[in-house]
Amino acid sequence: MRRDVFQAIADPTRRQIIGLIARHPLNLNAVAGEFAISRPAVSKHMKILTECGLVIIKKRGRERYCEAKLDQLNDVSAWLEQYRVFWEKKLDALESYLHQLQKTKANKNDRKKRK
Amino acid sequence: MRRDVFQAIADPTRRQIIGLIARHPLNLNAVAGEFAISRPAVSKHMKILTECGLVIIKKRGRERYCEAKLDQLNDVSAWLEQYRVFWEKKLDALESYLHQLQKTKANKNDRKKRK
DNA sequence: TATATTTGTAACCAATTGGTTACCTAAAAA
DNA sequence: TTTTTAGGTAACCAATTGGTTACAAATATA
Repeated sequence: MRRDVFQAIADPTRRQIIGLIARHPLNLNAVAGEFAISRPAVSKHMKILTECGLVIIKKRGRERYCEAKLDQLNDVSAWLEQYRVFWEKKLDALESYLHQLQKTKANKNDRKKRK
Repeated sequence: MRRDVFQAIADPTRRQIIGLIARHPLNLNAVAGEFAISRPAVSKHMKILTECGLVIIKKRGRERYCEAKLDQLNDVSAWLEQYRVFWEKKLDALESYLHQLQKTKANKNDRKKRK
């Protein structure tokens, strides 16, 4: 099943798993130990993460090390970027308003001084 | 219900809806006209989008204009940013490898010339 | 005023999701 | 060799999701 990375990161547990293994790979039990849910539940989440390519599993003896491979997050980033202007426009407007306010204040002070 | 923006953008139809109204607000029928699904289905998607604050509805007469308000996408962006180094590391490595290759080539050429 | 248009929403349905317990296999340790 | 330990997976379950049709309400138009 070709999984969707948007759907993969929709679940908060899966985002936590990513956070957990991003820096250092962990074996499945170690990951499961960090959550209140059962090991098979974590195993299912991990399967979804591997199916969309965000995690790769490396076998070492009887252990499976889960390693984050976050390249796919670039898809999400690219989707977001096309909208950044829309959500930052408002901040820009606020910024220029504050800037304007600053100038007005400066003018007032100038006039005071000139008086 | 306090909706999660990650979950809101997990659905491809909702991402399309966002794309559709990001530049210009549209009334609900106009949005529904762009999809093969029924109007109530679109209405449900729109409800999820408004519940997480990505869309606001403005009533004008009997019409409801759906307007994108994408500030919440910043949450997703912020979550992504903390991992950017991990997924760009590999590209950097590739880049420096290519750069190295380029230099090696140059050396070879130099040696050829010097011969 | 009568009719058409825009929308909300209830009731329903099938598929998916996120979880469980139970059981199996393979590898490591005693 | 026997016993732990790590992990996969099947079978099941309740809640959620994404869709439908049918109907009601409010506003515009003829």
